[in-house]
Amino acid sequence: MIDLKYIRANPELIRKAIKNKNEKADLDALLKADEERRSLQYKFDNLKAQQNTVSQVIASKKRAKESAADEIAEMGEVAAEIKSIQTDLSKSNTLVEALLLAIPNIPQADVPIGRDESLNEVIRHEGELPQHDFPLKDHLDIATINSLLDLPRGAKISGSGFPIYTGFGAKLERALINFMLEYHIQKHGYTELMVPLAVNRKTMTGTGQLPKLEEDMYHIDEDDLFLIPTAEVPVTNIYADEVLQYKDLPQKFVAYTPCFRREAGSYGKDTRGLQRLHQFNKVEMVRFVLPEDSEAALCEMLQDAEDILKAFGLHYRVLSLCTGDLSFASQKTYDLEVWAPGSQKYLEVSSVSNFGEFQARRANIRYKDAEGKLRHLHTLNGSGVATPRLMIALLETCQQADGSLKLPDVLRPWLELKI
RNA sequence: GGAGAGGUGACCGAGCUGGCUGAAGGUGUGCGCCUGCUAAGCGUAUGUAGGUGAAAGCUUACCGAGGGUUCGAAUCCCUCCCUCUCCGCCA
Repeated sequence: MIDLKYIRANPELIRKAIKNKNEKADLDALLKADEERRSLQYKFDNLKAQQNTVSQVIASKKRAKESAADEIAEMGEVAAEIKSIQTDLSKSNTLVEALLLAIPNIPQADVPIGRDESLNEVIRHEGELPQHDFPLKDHLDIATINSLLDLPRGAKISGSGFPIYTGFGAKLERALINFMLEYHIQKHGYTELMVPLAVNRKTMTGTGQLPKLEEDMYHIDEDDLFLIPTAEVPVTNIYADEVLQYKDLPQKFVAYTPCFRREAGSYGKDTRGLQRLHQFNKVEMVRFVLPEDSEAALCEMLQDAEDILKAFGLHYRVLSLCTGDLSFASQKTYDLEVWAPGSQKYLEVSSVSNFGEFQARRANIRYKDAEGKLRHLHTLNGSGVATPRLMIALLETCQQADGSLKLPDVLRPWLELKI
């Protein structure tokens, strides 16, 4: 969340950010509620101060075995007034909190302004465009020829969007996950975490999925738990309500998890094969850094994600998301889109974002700086990368005329493990 | 799921027959002093958040969370959460 003092001091800046991000947070309501809250707080403080003072008097009289009946009678009225103001105050606090949680992060100055993804800025292309001298199949045809997937049965047991990987398909999926994990661990210095896949409401609020995206998530009513839409949520929240030492920063974590998304509102869009799923696998990187280091960390993490695509020899492009396509919590995001030659389109496989102190404020993650002052650290995360579209690009890029596959050599050790 | 025990400041740990406790004592840490080394000793300081103020300061809240009783609650009552031990059930 944004510092309320900052919002008070820079309302127009916030208003612009909300507009550029196509959010519908009610800034005016927030400012008004904040003012009301402060005025109630002022009244409350004064009455409390009076009560505290007189309580001292009552206490000392009682100790001296004197009567304090007058004071107690007088305080009866004050107590009633305090109680009533306290009710209003706590309502007011709840309201301010709710409105504040709906204010999105402010895009960084170098983020292109635009209303939707069509205005994202293509920064560069990387990797060779694959050359094939035969008609290309798309990933679903290739998967069928090689018996890699069983989507109908996945749909039968769960619903569409819940894939079954079969035989070599399952092994390949597992190989991709393990390769990426080890790559980030060994070459990029991340520490691996295995984390809960169901998290509570507070955790979902900490990273910014709640309150906005409740409809997009699977919810377990019985325990009020949500299935994670990304490992970002549990990993970033590991330090919620904690204070780290500045010497302990930066910290870099990588986690593989399945991700669950209801994809409400996107039915019928890009649904063929593995393009859009309710459950998919992803290797996610998360960093906790000093505020002054977050911009450099963002570039580094982008490289970390790109290294995976390069290792597979895939063609891809790097986008800087425009304000309208930026997520609620992000202040700057790069997307990686990999080329799927059979489908003839670029597919998003990674999103690398700097959240500044936005998430750290929500989740209350702080660090003690060299002077011993408490400050909010900065958080970042990036997919490194999501498997389904990576699989699409690999299958379509590595296909041969007969539909068989010639996969990158780097995957060999992972596919030929012997026991 | 059942029965007990417990959740206090960076940490350990008192208080829990309501008022003098933002919280003893200890450890740790900062600063100063003392001591010809290491160690020890002495003094002093050391929470977070909100409001107000140029600042010093003043003030409010916070002893797991939320309610309640009371003029007044870390202390009494209720609900919930979490941890530990034992039992049950089950990967």
